[in-house]
Amino acid sequence: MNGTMGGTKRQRRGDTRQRIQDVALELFAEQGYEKTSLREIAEHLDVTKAALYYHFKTKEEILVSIFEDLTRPMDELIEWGKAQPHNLETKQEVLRRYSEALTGAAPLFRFMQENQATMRELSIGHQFKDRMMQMRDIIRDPDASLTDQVRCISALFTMHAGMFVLQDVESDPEDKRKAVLEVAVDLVTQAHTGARAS
Amino acid sequence: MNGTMGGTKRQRRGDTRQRIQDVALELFAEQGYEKTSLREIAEHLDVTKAALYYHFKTKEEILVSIFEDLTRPMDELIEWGKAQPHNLETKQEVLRRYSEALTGAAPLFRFMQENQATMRELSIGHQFKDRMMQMRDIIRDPDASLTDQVRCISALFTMHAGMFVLQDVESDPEDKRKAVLEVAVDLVTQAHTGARAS
Amino acid sequence: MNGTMGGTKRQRRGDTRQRIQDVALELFAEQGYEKTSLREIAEHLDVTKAALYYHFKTKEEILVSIFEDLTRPMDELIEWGKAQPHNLETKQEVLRRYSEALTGAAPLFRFMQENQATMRELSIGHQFKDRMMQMRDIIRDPDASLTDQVRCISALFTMHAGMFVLQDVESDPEDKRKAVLEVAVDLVTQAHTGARAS
Amino acid sequence: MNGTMGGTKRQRRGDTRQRIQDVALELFAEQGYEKTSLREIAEHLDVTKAALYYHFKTKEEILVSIFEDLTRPMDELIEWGKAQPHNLETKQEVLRRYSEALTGAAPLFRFMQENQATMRELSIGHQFKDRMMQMRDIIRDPDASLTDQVRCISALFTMHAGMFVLQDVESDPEDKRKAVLEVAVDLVTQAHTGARAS
DNA sequence: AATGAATGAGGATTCATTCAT
DNA sequence: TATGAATGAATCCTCATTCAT
Repeated sequence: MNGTMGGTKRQRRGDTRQRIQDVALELFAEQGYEKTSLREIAEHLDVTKAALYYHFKTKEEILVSIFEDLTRPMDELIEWGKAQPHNLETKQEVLRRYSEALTGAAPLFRFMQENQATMRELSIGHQFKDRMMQMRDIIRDPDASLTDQVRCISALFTMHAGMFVLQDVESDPEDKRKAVLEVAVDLVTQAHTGARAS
Repeated sequence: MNGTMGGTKRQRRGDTRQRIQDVALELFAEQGYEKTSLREIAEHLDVTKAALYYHFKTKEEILVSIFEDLTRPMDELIEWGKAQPHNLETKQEVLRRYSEALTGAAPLFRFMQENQATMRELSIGHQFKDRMMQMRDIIRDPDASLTDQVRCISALFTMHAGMFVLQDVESDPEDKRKAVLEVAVDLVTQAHTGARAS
Repeated sequence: MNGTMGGTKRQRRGDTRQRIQDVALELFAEQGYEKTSLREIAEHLDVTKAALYYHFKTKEEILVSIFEDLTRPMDELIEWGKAQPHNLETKQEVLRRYSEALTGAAPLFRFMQENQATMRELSIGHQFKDRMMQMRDIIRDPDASLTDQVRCISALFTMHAGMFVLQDVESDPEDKRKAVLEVAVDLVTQAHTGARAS
Repeated sequence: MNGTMGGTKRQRRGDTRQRIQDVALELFAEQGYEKTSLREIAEHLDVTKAALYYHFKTKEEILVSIFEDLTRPMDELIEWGKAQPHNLETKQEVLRRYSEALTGAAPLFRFMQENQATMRELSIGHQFKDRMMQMRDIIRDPDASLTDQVRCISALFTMHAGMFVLQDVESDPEDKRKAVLEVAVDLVTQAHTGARAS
């Protein structure tokens, strides 16, 4: 019943590892990590479950590998942000760059957004939380008013959530991204010039 | 594991249903819906799994019942909001009331925030999405600029996320709530007086 | 939700036991003994499972009680048949009476016909098999040819199966019964006058 | 219970699927479908329940696969019978061939005979009923008297039941088979030359 | 005459994982 | 570079039965 595979295979070669990551991320984002079984992933790829274990040691490792590949731009951004002076321009530029980084890794961020409970229990959960904290510390001023700190954090959240929440508003995706970015920049700007706000 | 039950039983009666809901929500919020097994819930309550099935037909029904009990205030708020004129004062008042409603159902909202992927596949997922859409339509103006619409949606998200994200910022919870509310009200106010912003 | 029972109850009295038997037989015949749960029976009667246990000690006892009530005519027939001379007339008369007895207990026989595997494991299985053997010994002649013995047994089986197998043949039930009886009587008659048949 | 596996393992290879079918049919026929658990089947084979699921998607699929494998001769017989002229010789020959087909699949037919209630609720129930109807339509004449139609159906039933009912009559199985066949052929012959019977 | 609450045993099914080939 | 076959542990859920009230 298998063994002949009448022709629909072919054209792949050493790209299986990559294909596993692609399909896995797609399914993880769509259904959640726990609800997505290795059987399902394997079936989508037309290979056996055991084949997945040739490429990855565990289910979690699949997710970790995706995470590592896709969050590198974010790491570099943080690195860069820390090296800059902590002024408003830097913060604005960080948000701008972050907006682009998010666009490139949208499905992964959608996954993380929607599977926070799962993330918390996985090793990458901590990694990610750390990164978020570092981002926050670049953006916010720990001596500012509570309100202004909320503004900064809200800016980050707005960007994360922004991509998915405007789903049913019909507009050009690029326009949406810009609108989201504008609101985030505004929030940070207000926080910076703030104080008198309260 | 049984046989000893160190004395803390007794004195309950018709409260089992309620106790199931309490423990379930706690665990669902902590570990996620899928990762929380009925065995675990039962053990926390010192009853058998089968006892859960006396009170609820399925695992999902436990969640649904919690949801129905805890989101009633939100329903009433939406009802009220729709009946008011669509002006800035109304919107601000809705946010104020919403902030209080959220405080009362914090664990449930934390659960929903962190288990969106799961929610999407559950019957209440749709219910909740509907409610959020209605909230959004009370808050935003569909003819406003994209940016201002983002502001409104961001206001809602800020309130949802706000309570959990300030976790490691040491402050009085009530102060945090007020800070979050203030930022949300600001966003909506800017969106309302906005236009020139774009 | 219960406790008020808005009026659809009433008009029963001490007949619950009987009603349990009726509903149980109906469901047993329709779905089989194993697939019919006490919950289902209770729901059909609008009582609790526990109520069934007031009237019967076990699930099996419900079936046994039905069986005992409905097979009394058959017992009496066997008693009578044994006391008669073992000639053709007796056999024919036994079949005639048996046909009527079957009509009165049709659902039970349908149940037994379709749940033989279950019956075998239940206490009444043996009882029933005994009775069938006695019937067989009234009808057949142990010294007759194998073929003639098959004729007699076939006569009995024809009567058992007859009622249900003609389901999709459209005819008056009483006509069917007579046709079935006629074939059975023929078979026994042939067996009796037989020998030369082979 | 594991750990020793007294030596009788090994030497199997691709035959597990077949062995599952064999054991399953044996147990289904002996105890009924519902009363036979997958645990039981697995234990008889000295494998885990999960192993069964490698070979079959569900419990029902095990039964279906047995059914499909064992009823093929019957299908072919129906095919053949339909293509022949509808005369007495054909009918007799069909019965003769049917008798042999039944012998080859005796345990399955015993199972079906004794688990009709279960069969009705399973997908194969319909399939089988269809086949029986086709057999009936080859054997009987729809314009004959009701009595003669009963004779034909009785012929089929006699063959089905025949094998199991003569259990306690001590004789060579092949002799029994012939006796049963003879009675069935007789019934059909009478039905054919019948008319004057009514 | 019946209920509400619970239990213990067991059901089918799914999962991540392993390993010899 | 993969597969075929299997496992062990866990899942949700259902059942017959019990008992205090």
